[in-house]
Amino acid sequence: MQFREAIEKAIKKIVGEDVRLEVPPSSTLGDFAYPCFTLAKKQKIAPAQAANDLQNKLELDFVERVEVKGPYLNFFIKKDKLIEQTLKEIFKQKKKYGTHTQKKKKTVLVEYSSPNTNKPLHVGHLLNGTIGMATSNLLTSTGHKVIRANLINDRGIHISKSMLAYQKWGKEQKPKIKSDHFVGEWYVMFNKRKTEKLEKEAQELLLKWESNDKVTRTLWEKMNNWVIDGIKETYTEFGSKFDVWYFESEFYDKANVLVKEGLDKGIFKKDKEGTIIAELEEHKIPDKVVMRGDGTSLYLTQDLWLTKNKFDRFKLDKAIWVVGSEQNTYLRQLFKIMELLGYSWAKDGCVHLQHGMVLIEGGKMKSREGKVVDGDDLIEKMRLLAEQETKKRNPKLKAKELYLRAKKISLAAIKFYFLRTEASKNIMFDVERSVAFEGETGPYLQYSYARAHSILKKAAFRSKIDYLLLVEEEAFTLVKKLSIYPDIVLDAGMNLKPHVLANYLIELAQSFNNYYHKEKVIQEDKELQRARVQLVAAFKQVMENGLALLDIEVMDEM
RNA sequence: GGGCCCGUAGCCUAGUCUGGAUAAGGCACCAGCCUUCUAAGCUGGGGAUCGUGGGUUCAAAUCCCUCCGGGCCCA
Repeated sequence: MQFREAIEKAIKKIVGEDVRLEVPPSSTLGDFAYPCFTLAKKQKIAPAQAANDLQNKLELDFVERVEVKGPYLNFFIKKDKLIEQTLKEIFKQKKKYGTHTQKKKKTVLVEYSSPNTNKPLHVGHLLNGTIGMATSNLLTSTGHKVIRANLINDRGIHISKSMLAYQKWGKEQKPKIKSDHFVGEWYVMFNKRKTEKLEKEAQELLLKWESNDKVTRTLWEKMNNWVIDGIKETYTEFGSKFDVWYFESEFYDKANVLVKEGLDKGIFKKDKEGTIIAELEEHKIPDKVVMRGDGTSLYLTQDLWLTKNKFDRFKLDKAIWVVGSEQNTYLRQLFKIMELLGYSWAKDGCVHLQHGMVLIEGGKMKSREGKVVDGDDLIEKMRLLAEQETKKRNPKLKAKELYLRAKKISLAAIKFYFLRTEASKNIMFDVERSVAFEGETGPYLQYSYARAHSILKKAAFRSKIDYLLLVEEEAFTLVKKLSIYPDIVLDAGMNLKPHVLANYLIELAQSFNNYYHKEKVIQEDKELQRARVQLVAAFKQVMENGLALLDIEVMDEM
């Protein structure tokens, strides 16, 4: 915000070094504060004295007054100036308010979701996807060119297991339920009935797949498509979008190039069994097997190739992996190997955006045992709950509208629940209890927006208003919140912290609701009404923009 | 054994990067507010050894070290 910078600049001119203003704990203490402890120490006088001296030297035309409160210098901005500047900025840019442009755009690839094709998506994927989408949106609005990528793990032993189960007991039946769930059931069945013999057979099936056995490939293709179709349906429901799709099966055998490169450069060592290992212990990272003795590759082998491919193909400045914290060691190994191989982008260009795990009662989810919170189930359950709530409030709503509203509300509830806390924390998840519609939730934000809309519906917007009419404490608090939105977006985007924006939106909505209850917008005094309408319109715009960044939709009525 | 993450009221969290004034919200609980722009809301109230102990500092939830508890990963 300009005022803050202007004050900081003015102080810098006097004291001769960079200073940081802070916001006082209470608005009665001013809009900005400068603690004078450091300055006092430098000048060898008491802090209060330093504050006094500084006060006399400062002159700023947009500042109403500067007060000395003990060691603090408190600044009160001329209210009408701040209100005018903030509202004008918002309406000038509307949907772009808060977005930042960089002269030289950086290209960033964000990889998220990354499912296996042997089962449907679970809550963990939804958490991951929500963070991926919000982060991508934030990066775009902080002036980056963003590529959203999804890596489909469509080959490997887990796939062979569901294939084998289906082959043995499926009798070629077609899916009677959503097709990804259908395949998932065979995977669970395999694990229920598994024996050493079956494990071995699955292993053999994988080898057959690798040697391009026609029957195996046909079955694989069929079952893979079932899962991918089902997963794509879930993406559409949930709102996850991607620009690029990578399929492991399409490049898994190209990975050897980098293994050879590593051996040639002496980064990898071959042991007496022929296993190829990347030695990383001197970097305080565990050694990593890069290729097995029998020449088969590992997940990492392919990831090495893919990482290089991503940087080459898109000329990336940065690649971000949105992946749970349990992969921390793995990704550190991947990044370090790329760095040792000599790729200049590896050191600063590879980022693991780690998030915590979704835990359920009894600990970790186990997809092998079918002990998971299923993604589709969760979406559906929440939609039904939202429908109940909406119906309570609007008994006469038509079925179609009810469905649409409930869907937006439930998705907002889920996504916001995931985004409001710092990504790195584990989430204890319970479908019935975790996601709510009241308090600090997505629906609360949507509701505030709808309230603003319903006011604006009844009153015309005029661009010329008297800013001095918005004098109330509550109005000014709301304006101040609105004014820092661009700073919040920048902070959240640059630091990959969607929760910063999520928490800000809660505070913004609280300020608005507070104002809403205190002051009546629609009223006799039309001049006053016009001024208040503009404030409400500004709030509505910022709330809509902010929620869009979190991939949450708004609605005019709820 | 080593690495990473987390610890703030009965419960869920923000604040920690970048130290600063009475530690900020929500859920639950208690008391109020719908003939006035949507009560999915608002106001007030009670409830905190900021995991522990030490250090740095005029000043520590925040920085440094120790230990404890929880989670994950590697071996």
